[in-house]
Amino acid sequence: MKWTDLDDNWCPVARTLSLVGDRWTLLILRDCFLGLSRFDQFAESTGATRHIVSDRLKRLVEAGILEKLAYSDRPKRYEYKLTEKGQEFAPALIAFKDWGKKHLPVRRPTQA
Amino acid sequence: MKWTDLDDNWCPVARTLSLVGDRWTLLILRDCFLGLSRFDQFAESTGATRHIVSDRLKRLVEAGILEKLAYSDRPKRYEYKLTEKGQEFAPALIAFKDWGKKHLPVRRPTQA
DNA sequence: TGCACTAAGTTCCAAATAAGAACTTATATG
DNA sequence: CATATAAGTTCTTATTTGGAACTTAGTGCA
Repeated sequence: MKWTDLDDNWCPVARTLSLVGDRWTLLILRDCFLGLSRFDQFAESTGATRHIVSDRLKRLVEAGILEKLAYSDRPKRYEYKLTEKGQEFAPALIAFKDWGKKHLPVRRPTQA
Repeated sequence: MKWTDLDDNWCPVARTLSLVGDRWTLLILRDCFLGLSRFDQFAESTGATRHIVSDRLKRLVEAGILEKLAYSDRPKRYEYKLTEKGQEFAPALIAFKDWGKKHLPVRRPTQA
């Protein structure tokens, strides 16, 4: 079974996962909450390939979680912002953060 | 970059995702909270292939989120139960559930 | 005895997805 | 003109997944 087939599952958790149940998608959302909004920022911050960033942003916009806004007309440049629907995803990310802080302490510090 | 490389990321959300940031893993956890505990139950309930169920259960046990317990000795039969660490993941699933209920209503009822 | 059945996996191959790097497009800047 | 920037796209190769069949160890009839 493919994961997008979960979109009309009886379970609201499954339906949510069919949209955002993938690590890169959730990392991009985290970045949005941290104030990032541009393609290159997402690519660098998450470590996902540009291909993936492109695909995930497209899905998130289609789902109404992010909106794509032009911040420059010449040259055309876009940024991505959380919609209200997206903002309301905060509790889930906070729950992930709390769980990670408590149960997954960093062993090796990231190379500064 | 591979997602398991996120395990020592500075961000606790990323570290959490390196472990459970995948749709089937989260669906299996949902099932555990719903009281399911056996291999075949997970496979049927989530719709994931047995291959995936096997892999994800292994990871979850290694991570200390589930524990594998024998419920029968002859023949050897096992079940999977949430550890305390796993139990504490509840808030994240509840956040997913709430968001899904609010923002992703079911269109077509699942064939009863 | 032997045949079917169950639970918990494993194995196999084809198909889908992801990684990584290079390329494109439109414009601005020196 | 040459270089730089932002936001993607394209390409090839590698990894992961899907789906079905097979395995293992034991139980329960008939």
